[in-house]
Amino acid sequence: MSIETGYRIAANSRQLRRLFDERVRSLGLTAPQARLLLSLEHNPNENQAFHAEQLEIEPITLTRIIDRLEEAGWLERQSDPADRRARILHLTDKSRGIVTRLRATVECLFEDMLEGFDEDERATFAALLERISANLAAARQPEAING
Amino acid sequence: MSIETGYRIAANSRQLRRLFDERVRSLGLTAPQARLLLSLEHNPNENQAFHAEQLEIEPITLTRIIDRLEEAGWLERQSDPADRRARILHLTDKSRGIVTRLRATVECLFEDMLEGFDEDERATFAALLERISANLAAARQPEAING
DNA sequence: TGAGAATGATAAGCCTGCTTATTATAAGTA
DNA sequence: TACTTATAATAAGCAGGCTTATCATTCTCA
Repeated sequence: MSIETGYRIAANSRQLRRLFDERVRSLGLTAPQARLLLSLEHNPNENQAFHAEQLEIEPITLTRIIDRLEEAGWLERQSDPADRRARILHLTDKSRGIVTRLRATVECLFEDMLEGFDEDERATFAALLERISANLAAARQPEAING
Repeated sequence: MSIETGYRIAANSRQLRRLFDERVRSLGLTAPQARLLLSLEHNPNENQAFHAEQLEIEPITLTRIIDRLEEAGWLERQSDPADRRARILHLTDKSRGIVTRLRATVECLFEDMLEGFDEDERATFAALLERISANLAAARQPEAING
């Protein structure tokens, strides 16, 4: 049972990623770019390290996403007066309009994904995911617990 | 509710991908390489197009994964006598040993993921995933249905 | 205070994913 | 049979994911 379920969750992940890619592309963005802009709206005045953590990607990966977005005028890097190593990320006038549409796109996507699920089913599913998340976290570097 | 659930499933996907990456790396393989070798074991005597479909990646993406695996001696391309365009993929003696360990790794991974789930919960989860999969498929190019 | 550790950002280099385009071959059809 | 369409594999080029390494700055604490 777990094998089939494992393959199914992996296949679902690919489906979701593809659909997200398709939809945000119509806004002229890639999926990671869209994720970053949403993080910027939700977490203003934070530095790159914060957003990398938020998006669960490595800082160097974020650096290059930012390079392209800044180049295209979607965001700005500003020096942090309190820490000369850090750069604070800001949305621009150009991007503020898109972010609203982006948020709507994501909400619609997740709504489509869960179409036909009543509140009980959503709660059940969320609870199962929560347990899986805990299992996956425990499975990574289990020796660190006793370290 | 659907927003939180959407973010949670996306986060779970990243967790699962990372853990899979980590574990197959200890066998000297990348995740897509491992997926291909498992597909080869399960589907012998099939051409590249078949495996690309199986893995849900584009043929050109598969081409380069194969290039590296063939270079390293993990698999072989053989001309299909029935279709001179096609190449049939085969495991090698070198890879047959690894594939067994690979299968065990994947089974262990999925077992860890679902630790503490009884059969009812696994079935419930699988059924919910199935419905989500159908929703995601329906959400892609919905106009094709009436086309 | 001053040495060492930790942190923020980036560079180089690899692998995977995509789109678009090309070539060779096969299959369908007038 | 000849023309057209479809299919199998690959190439070019870009974006994003990673590891490892580097540099500057900040923090810790003896």
